[in-house]
Parts: sequence; C-alpha cells; structure tokens
Amino acid sequence: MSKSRLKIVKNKKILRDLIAYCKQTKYCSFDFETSDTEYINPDSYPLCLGVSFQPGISYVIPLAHKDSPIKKKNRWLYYLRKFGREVLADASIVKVAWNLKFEYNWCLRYNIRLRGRLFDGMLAKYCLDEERPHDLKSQVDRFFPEFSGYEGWSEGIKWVDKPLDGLMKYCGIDSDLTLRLMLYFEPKLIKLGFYPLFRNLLMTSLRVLAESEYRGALIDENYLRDLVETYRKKIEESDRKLRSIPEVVKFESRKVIALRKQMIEDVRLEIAAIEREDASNDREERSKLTRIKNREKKITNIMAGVYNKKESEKLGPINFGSPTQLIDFLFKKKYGLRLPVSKYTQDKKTKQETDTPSTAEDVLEELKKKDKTGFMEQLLAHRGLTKLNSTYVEGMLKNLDRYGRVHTSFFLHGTVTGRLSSREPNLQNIPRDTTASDIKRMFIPPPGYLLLEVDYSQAELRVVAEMAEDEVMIDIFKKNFNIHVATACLVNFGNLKKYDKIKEIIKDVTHPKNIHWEKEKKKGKTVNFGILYGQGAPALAEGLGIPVEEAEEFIKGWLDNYPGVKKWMRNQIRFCEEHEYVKNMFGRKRRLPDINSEYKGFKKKAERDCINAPIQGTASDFALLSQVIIRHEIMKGNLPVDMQQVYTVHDSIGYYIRASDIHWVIPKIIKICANPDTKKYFGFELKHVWMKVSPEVGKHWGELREYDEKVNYKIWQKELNKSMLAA
DNA sequence: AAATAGCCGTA
DNA sequence: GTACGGCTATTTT
Repeated sequence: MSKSRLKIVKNKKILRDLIAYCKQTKYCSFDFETSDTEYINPDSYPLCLGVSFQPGISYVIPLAHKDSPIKKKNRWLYYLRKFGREVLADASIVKVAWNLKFEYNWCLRYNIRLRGRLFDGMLAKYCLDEERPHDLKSQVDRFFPEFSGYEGWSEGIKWVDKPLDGLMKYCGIDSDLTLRLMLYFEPKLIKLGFYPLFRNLLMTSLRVLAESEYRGALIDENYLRDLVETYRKKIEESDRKLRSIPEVVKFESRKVIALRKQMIEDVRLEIAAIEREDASNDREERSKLTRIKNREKKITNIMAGVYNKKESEKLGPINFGSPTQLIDFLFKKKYGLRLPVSKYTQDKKTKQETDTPSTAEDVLEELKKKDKTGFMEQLLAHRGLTKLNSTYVEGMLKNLDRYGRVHTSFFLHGTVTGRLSSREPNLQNIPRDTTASDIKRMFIPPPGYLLLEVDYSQAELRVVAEMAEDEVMIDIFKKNFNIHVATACLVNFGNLKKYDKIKEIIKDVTHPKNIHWEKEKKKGKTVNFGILYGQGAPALAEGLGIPVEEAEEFIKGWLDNYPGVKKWMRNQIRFCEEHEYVKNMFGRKRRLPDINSEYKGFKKKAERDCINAPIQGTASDFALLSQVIIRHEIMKGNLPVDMQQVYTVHDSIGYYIRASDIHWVIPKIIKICANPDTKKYFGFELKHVWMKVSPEVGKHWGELREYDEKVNYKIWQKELNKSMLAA
C-alpha cells in the first residue's frame, strides 16, 4: 500500500523547511483548495495550499479556512506571499499543477508571479490522450489505483464547510499525486514526441490565456441594461401576438378540457386499484380509506381548478419553448394544427432517426410556406428572440463582475482537435451582426483604448495547401487570389485563365452575369468547406439546393482540379488505417481507432475526422502560437506594454490597444502571424504558403472596420471618449 | 439534484 | 458534414 505523508505548515519554521526543500529538489507541485472556484469573486478565498517537492510527501499550508491556525490578522496572506516569493517566483523551480491555469489565476489575484518552467499534468494527459475525461481523479484511478477513492470523503458538503483536517489531507494527496503523475507523464511526452507541443505551445499559451481571462472583457453596462429592457418588451409583444392567434386560443382551451378529463380518469383508476386491494386488518383498512379519500379530494380539486405547481404548468398556457408541447400543438393533438411531420430528430450517438418529430428551424421554415395564420413566422421570431435574450442579454448580465467585466475560461483541453473552448461566458459564439446587430456592441474597450482584431483569412485552406502540397491551391494563395472565386473558376473552366475577368464581374453589381458568378462563388465556398469536413454528395446537395447527382459531379470536379488534395486525403486515410491516428503540423495527435471499425458508420466518421482534425488543429495552433509570440514581444518591449489580449475565437485574436500605437503595431503583428518561427520551436517550416491576417479596428466589438493606414485613429479615440463621457 | 434531449449561437 | 457551449424542458436518480 502506497502512502502519502502529510506535514502541516503550522509555523514559520516549517514554512522555511518547505521552501528549502523546494529549492533543493527544484520541483514544486501545488494545489489550491478554494472557497469558490471563481477567483474573481471578491468574497472567495483560498482555504489551503498543498505543495509537493518529491513523491510520497506533501506539505499543506492552511490559509483562510475558518479553522486555520493562521487565519487571524491575515497571517495566512503572509505565508502565501512568502511561499509565492521564495518558490513560485523562483525561476529555477519547476511549477507543477493539475489544471495550472486555475492556480495561475489565483496567483494573479494575490500578485504572485509564476516564473520558470511550468508543467500542467492535465494538459500533459491531454497531449497523450485528447479524449475526455481529463480530471485528476480518473488518472489516479488509472495509474495509482491504490489511491482510488481518496477524494470521496466529504461529498455533498460545500468546500467552505469541509473540515480543515480532512481538506488538508485531500489537498496534500492531490499535490503529491500531481507530482507523481508528472514524473510518469513527462518521459512519455518526450518519448512520443509531444514535448515541443507541450512546452512551446501549451505551457506558453496557458499564460496568455490566464492573463486575458483574469483581466476580463469590458461590457458597456448601461447599454446592456437598456438591451435587457428592449428584449423584454420585444418578447412580451411577440408572446402576445402568438397567443392571440385563434388556433392557439382554441388549442389551449381544448387542451385544458382534455387534460382534466384524463387526469380525473387516471385518479379514478387509482381509486379502483386501491379498492381491489384486500385489507387483512384494521390498520390496512384505514390506510385504504384515507388513500381513497385523498384521491377523491384530488378529483374535486381538479374540477374546481385547484392544481399543484406541476399540474398548473401542464394545464396553463402553451409553452412555446417546450418542444413536447409544440409537437402536441403542431402535429400530435386532434385539436391542434395537425400538420404533416416531415422530419424526426436523430439520436446523437447512433445517428438513427427517433420517433420524436423535429421542431427545428428548417422544419418550421418549411411549414411557414403553407401557413396562412402567421403563426410559424411569429414562432420563428419568438424562438430567435428568446434564445438571444436568455443566452446573450440576460445571460451576459449573470457573468458581470463588479467592474462590468466578464471573465471567460478558455479550455486548452476543450476539444479533440486542439481548438480552444470558452465558457462562462462562451466568447466564441457571440452572435455576429448579421444574426443580431445589437449584441456584440456591448463589448467595449476600456477608456483610452480601441479594439483591434486580427483575423486569419482562410487559415484552414492555407493549411490544406501546405500539408497536401497541392500545386494548384498553392498557386492560388501565392497569387493572392480569392480561393472561393478561384474554385468556382476551376470547376467551370478547369483552369484559372478567366480568374481576373470573373473577379471583375463579381465586383460589378450591374454586370448581367453578376448574380450567376456570385452563386458560383458561393458554391465554391460551400464545397471548399465541405471538403474540410469530409462532406459527401447528399449533404452538399442539401447545402446547395441542387440534385445529388449534380453535387456528385461537383465534388468529382473539385477533386480533379486539386489533385494534390485528393491524394493527400487518400494518404491520410491510409496512414490512419495503419497507425490508428493522424498528426497535425505541430505534432498534435488525433487517435482514431474507429478507422478500422467494422461498423461502416463509425469508419466513415473516423475517415472524416482524420481529414478534418489535422486541418482544424493546425490552423488553430498557428493562432495560438501567434498569441504567444505577441505576448513575448510585448514583454520584450517590442510591442506596447499596455496592449492587452482580450479574446480569441479560433482564427481571430482581439486586443485592447491605444490609438496612437495602431499604425506601428499592425505591420509587426501581420509579420508575426504570417510566418511565425515554427522551425525553432516545432521543427517545421511553411514551405509553400504563408498565413495571412487582416487587421480590423473598432470602437466596440459590434462594428469593426478593416485597418486603413490612412486613418487617424486618434480621432476615433476622441470620439469614443466623448460618447462614453456623455453616457 | 443531476443527466439527457432538443435547439441554436459561433468558427 | 467538422469542432464547441448554453439555455430550457424533461426525465432520471
């Protein structure tokens, strides 16, 4: 039985010992237990800190826990800061943690610098296996089963309320096991070739992300509060319109009658069942009688219109947000609209059709065509409004801190491809202005700053050109052609001779063939993306609204025009069949054992994934690398010290920047993003195409304008300051 | 209270 | 047809 020894740091002598040991071994795994996972909440505080410098032992510093011996007079803060200065800020000591970004944010809160090498066990695990779960517990179960279950000692008790001794034991084992897992994972990372990715991309971008999470994104609070009011009114009005439609009124009254009848019938059946029970003694007889009495009371209640909460929900007005109620109204009930069902929902796992009619947007759009009551149109509008309101308007309000900022969490382990995910709030699905022009506006730069966004253009297709070494596609990017127009050109003529001419036609809205070539461009774009996803003819046909045969031809033509890509795709699948994984340019792996599955559906999915994952992953790794390099340039003084990264949305990065810095910063950023030093850090170079970013500047996130070297952004800044002052 | 289903926002 | 997260309603525990 393995053991983990625990030492409690209850005086300064032991703290000094701990510091000395860390300086000796040069390793420190650490783990905060906190009152609340939100480092940004001013009321939250660290309960204790577990530290391990060698396997088998941990020191735990009690901090602000209510029973902590050093809680009074903020003595815990002295301990924390001392440890922070001596160990965490000592660049010669390796800092280890499980989900290090969490610890990083708490350190930022207490002004503790994490200098030197970092090792996040969770992200090491993620490199070695991109599939969930990524939590510490499941790794302990797997690699240290003798410790399994150590964490289950106080389930259901809030962290603040857990007794200190138990908490410290738990915390100590956590930090010990985190250190042991590092010792186990690190050689594996090296052996399997993940070390450059891990050290040079993950451990470095972790810092950028933690810092931008901690700073947060500023929200125009006054604007947001107005927006809440606007949406409340809009939804009220839309709801009123929906309910005034005669078919709805009729449905609601008939529904109540039918449901009440059904409910009474059900209770009567229950009574009958009770009556049939035989009672062998007085007690049972009495029980029968009271149960019957209760149910009779229930019937009188129903008839009198007295319902419990659940019943009134069912009997009340129709809830348009409920798919089941909507199905009743649209398709199922005799007294509803009795519309034909055109589509059923699909089971997420098996992809099989279920027997639940779908009420998704495309179905409603279809039904709208034959609808004379105006219900469908109104319902669609209502859906849109409530969705926007709950997720982005009222939803955003829930995430505001006391200074009007939101602090997302970026997950470096959020996806199987290497992209990031973002939570609470998810900054990666804020509606674009074509969906809702009024949402993104709430994101504003702080006083004195503007918003700069750098967008990668066609990152994924550039990556395809590079990886597939497709001459045709490389040529298109070298000539700086629009890839979608070029594709349209190719599938129509088989060459690019008429590219310039077609480009002219698309620019000229008065040209008689303008509409035709706009359509062709759109088709080109749809196929270009479809290829990345491994899309088949049926789906493409659906997307373009053309017959399947035509879509088949189109795809065939596409592949013949990009023979390098065609070959690359075949090779990806072949490689994957042999190794059951594929790799992206930065060394990230996507394991796909299903590539050899006998179930065709699974195999096909794996085939799509082994095309898509390296493309998506490489593109997002380029964006991640740029963020890291830009941060380094800021720290080296080559970019403004007060330029701050706010967000990243897969292929774009947002910064707060002073107007006076824009003109000199942008060329530098373009250069960094175009061809970062991948040779030095990852051992490969872009041989055929470079990446391309287009900068955009704005006074808020809702309206960004393409960067123009002739614009005087200081005037923008002045205008912005004035309007903010007025508000 | 936690998990699942359905829908829908983004790249 | 890839990759996600969030909200609401509903079912399961």
